[in-house]
Amino acid sequence: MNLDEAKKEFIAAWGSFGSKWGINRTMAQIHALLMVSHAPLNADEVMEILNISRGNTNMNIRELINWQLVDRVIISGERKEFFTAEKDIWKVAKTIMRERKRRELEPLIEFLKDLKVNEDMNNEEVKTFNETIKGIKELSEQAGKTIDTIIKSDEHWFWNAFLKIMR
Amino acid sequence: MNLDEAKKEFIAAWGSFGSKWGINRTMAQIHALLMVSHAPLNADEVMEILNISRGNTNMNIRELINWQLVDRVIISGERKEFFTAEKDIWKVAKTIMRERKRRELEPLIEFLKDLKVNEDMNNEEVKTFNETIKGIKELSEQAGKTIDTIIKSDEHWFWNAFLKIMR
DNA sequence: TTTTATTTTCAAAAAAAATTGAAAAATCTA
DNA sequence: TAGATTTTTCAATTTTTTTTGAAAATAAAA
Repeated sequence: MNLDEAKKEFIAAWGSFGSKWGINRTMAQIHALLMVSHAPLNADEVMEILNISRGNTNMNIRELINWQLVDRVIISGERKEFFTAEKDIWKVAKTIMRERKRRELEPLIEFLKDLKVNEDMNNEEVKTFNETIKGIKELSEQAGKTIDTIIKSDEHWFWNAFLKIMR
Repeated sequence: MNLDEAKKEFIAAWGSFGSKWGINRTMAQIHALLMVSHAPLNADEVMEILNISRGNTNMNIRELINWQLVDRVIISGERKEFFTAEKDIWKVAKTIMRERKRRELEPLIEFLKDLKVNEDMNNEEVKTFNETIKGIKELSEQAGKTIDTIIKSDEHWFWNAFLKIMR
């Protein structure tokens, strides 16, 4: 397989994988393209390579910047803005975990904190409900803490320690 | 807050949370409804409570059964089929991890195994590309192993061990 | 300042995903 | 077996999400 074919396949696969996890296919594809691009690309190049419109390109790149998965790069002498993505997949994974935690897990936990039935506390059904919600809240909190720990950790240290307890 | 209000809010929140993770909102809502239902429900009850059509109900319940998140229950004397969902959220989480691994992570790993540039192996760009892909493959494999370990583990044992290494 | 290049916005269009509902198939009962 | 009930299927419709592209805004150059 040559480089261009491989890049193309990877971009398609990353787009498809991302969309199964609630990430807009085009956004995932732009991310993939920048991950496998040697040099920073500008919006025109992204448009051209992925065959998408200027508006679409602009919106999705901005969203990737919000997610801290893509950075703007200033290239001296160039008028246009250029973009790059982190290539170290471990850093990428940590960023995604951090952002999903902040955007989705934390709001869920806040919501669950306020979700309690105070009437009929002796009723069996009410008890079960409150326990189910509590369980979800606690698991979510635990997941959040785990993510924090992973984010702080060094890759090799983390996996080595993890494997050690798992033996 | 009373039980019915709380259930309603939980169902809506679970639906919204699920849809951010690529799970059909209705499927997540049916799952939520069954998680907080004291007794098993039949399709008519689910339709009625969530205000959805028979076809939609049927398809999404079947999908939840595929995901092993919902079980068919036979109630003697009843002609209709009834459905329940596991209420232990830890078991639910493990099931979701196992299924997503099988459906999404494993196919990705298989794909990445075949994705290698064999031409121009000395070219710097080719080297970087192969390394990026290798990194993603290895991280995915590691994630898969971690999921396997979590699935096999007992909840408390797992978190205790985890916390220990994280001190 | 005016002109030119570039980026951003967003209403409208297109595409994708979810939902309906009625007919067909399957299952149960007598 | 025939009739009644329940479940499943799927073409058509609706809803949601994504994408487009041209106009507006912004930024740089002349």
